[in-house]
Amino acid sequence: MKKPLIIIAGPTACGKTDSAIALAQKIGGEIISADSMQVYRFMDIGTAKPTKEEMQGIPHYLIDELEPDEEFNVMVFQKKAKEAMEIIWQKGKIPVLVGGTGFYINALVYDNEFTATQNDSSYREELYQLAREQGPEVLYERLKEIDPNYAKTTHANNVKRVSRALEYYHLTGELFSRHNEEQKEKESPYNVGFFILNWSRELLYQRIDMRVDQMMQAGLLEEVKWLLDNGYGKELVSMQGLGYKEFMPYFEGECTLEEAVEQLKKGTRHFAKRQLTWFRRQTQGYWIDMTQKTKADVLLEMEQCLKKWNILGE
RNA sequence: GCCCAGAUAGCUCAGUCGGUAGAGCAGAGGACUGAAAAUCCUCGUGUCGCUGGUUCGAUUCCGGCUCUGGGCA
Repeated sequence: MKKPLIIIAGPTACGKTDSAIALAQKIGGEIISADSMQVYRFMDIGTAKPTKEEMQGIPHYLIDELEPDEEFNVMVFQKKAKEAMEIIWQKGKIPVLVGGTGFYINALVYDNEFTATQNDSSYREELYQLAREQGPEVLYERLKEIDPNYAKTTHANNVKRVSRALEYYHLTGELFSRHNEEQKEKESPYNVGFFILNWSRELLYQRIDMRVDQMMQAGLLEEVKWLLDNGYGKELVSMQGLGYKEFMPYFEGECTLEEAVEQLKKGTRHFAKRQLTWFRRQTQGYWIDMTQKTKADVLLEMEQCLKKWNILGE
């Protein structure tokens, strides 16, 4: 019998956090965050991290686990999330994975394998250097010779993806395209109940704009400044998150505060759009349109689905 | 009241030496399997302000009108 795993995904600002906590309370769940930014301490307002009060006593995993200058990636996420799932099952509870990072969610749900080799960034740096000096086509040409199939599906300008494919071959001697194909065929080892929350596009964008304004009122600017003052610079991956990177030009005197806030709203809208593309194409979840529903409606709908799918057990 | 400059895609503007037009941004769609809140790709028909005139043909030239800036009184 596969063990249960509930997922609540959706674009940013769609109400995942609230819904997940309510559901966890109702069915005896504990929450694992699938969010690439909420793992970082001190980054609270900009990541829309739930507060202690909002958590309602429900244990949350993968929140506040790392310093802003520590490395976080799919592999780290996957390892920590799997550990958290074990703990939750042992307590007789159900893990509720909630977040907007689709890539991470898939990695956990399908238990994808990532090469266990050492992360040797020197080769990657070498490739980047090459791309900078001679243009991205140089890397792409190299990829076409090594792994033409992967080259076909990736654009030459996407230096990150092209480099990763070359790095994969460099480290393992195997083709990245073949590895990806294998991973795509995997079935989930868990009994998965996958929800995707959404709103009409117009309303979603309104919610995003509103939330950014609320973040500003809650002191987002001070939070960013505090991070910078404490040595967390803009080169960190964490500081390239939405709500942080947009204020760098402001602090460097290159734009006004209003412009920075506008950039943040715009960037967040673009992000939500990308998330939706991912969920539409890369997952098969049960979509819940929140536009005309109350929180209670949504909770009830999720419960009914879980019963129907036989995920809650007896 | 007079003079000047504008009026072109949701916004900012370019352009057509007369043959019905194109960029950036916004918006939409897509990719992604060790950076993913990252990285990357694709998509532009709109009474060219209104109205007469010249012309085979006007958004483009000419006249009038309306509106918006700026200036002079």
